[in-house]
Amino acid sequence: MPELPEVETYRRDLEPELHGRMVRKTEVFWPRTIAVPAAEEFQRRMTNQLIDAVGRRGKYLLFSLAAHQTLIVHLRMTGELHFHADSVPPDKHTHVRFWLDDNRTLHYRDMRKFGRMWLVADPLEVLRGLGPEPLEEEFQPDFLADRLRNRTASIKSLLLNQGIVAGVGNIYADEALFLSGIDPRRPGKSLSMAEVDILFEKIRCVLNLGIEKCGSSLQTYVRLGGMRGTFQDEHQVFRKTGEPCPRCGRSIQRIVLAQRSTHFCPGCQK
DNA sequence: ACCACAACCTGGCCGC
DNA sequence: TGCGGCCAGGTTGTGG
Repeated sequence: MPELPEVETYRRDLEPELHGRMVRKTEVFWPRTIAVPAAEEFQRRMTNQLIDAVGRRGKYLLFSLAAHQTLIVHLRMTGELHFHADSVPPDKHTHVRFWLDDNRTLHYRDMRKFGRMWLVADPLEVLRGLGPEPLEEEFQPDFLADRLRNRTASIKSLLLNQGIVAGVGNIYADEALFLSGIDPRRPGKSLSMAEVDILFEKIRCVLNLGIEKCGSSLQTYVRLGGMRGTFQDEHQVFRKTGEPCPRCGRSIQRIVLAQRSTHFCPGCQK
């Protein structure tokens, strides 16, 4: 579930809590959560580790540790992080528990168990292949146009491709395409430069607004401590099937593209 | 290189 | 109540 704005919200909430904290001990209850290294070695190496900073790249959270190690966490569909007192036991969906040096624990919960963690010396080992950060200077309209050139896949599926631009997921792809007035089924290569310029602008616009609203809390996403984001209140088309388009009044349609629900207005999006 | 699709998991909801 | 089917915000691996 969490896309760039949801992960950035976690980063902002976690950073002041974890900056300078020590991880005393780590327990893994569902070994497949740990992608690298093996769960046993992960537990061993995640002992007495000082956290320097909490960063983000695309939908990945990066915990910079002293001693040139980085703990990378991807929440995938249903991952959550929550602080608890030491005395609170892990529930059935808690797969990793970090014991901190302030009588608190950080629990990683994940109902669907898709989320993964890596402990690596070089983050590029995991992050290589990601496209540019959409809110940074490195992301430019010309770059986007270049990546869409010659692509026959739908623009919707290309926006979900993390190698083209990092951090856009199903919600923000649908919203950006609606605001751009572009039909999600269009082949990437069919977009004019003027349309790419608009799409570039709208991607940044919806992501910034999503961050401002602390993400979209529909069924499962909650922030640290169980707080909800509010960007779902700003959605124009996402999961609005059958409702009137806020711009032209025609009924919002739901189709499937790249195996994902796609919502759009057949009147406004050409 | 690119594209489509199954697989990974659990739970909620809907119709019968 | 129970069962089958569908749905869910993401990524990977496989085959064409």
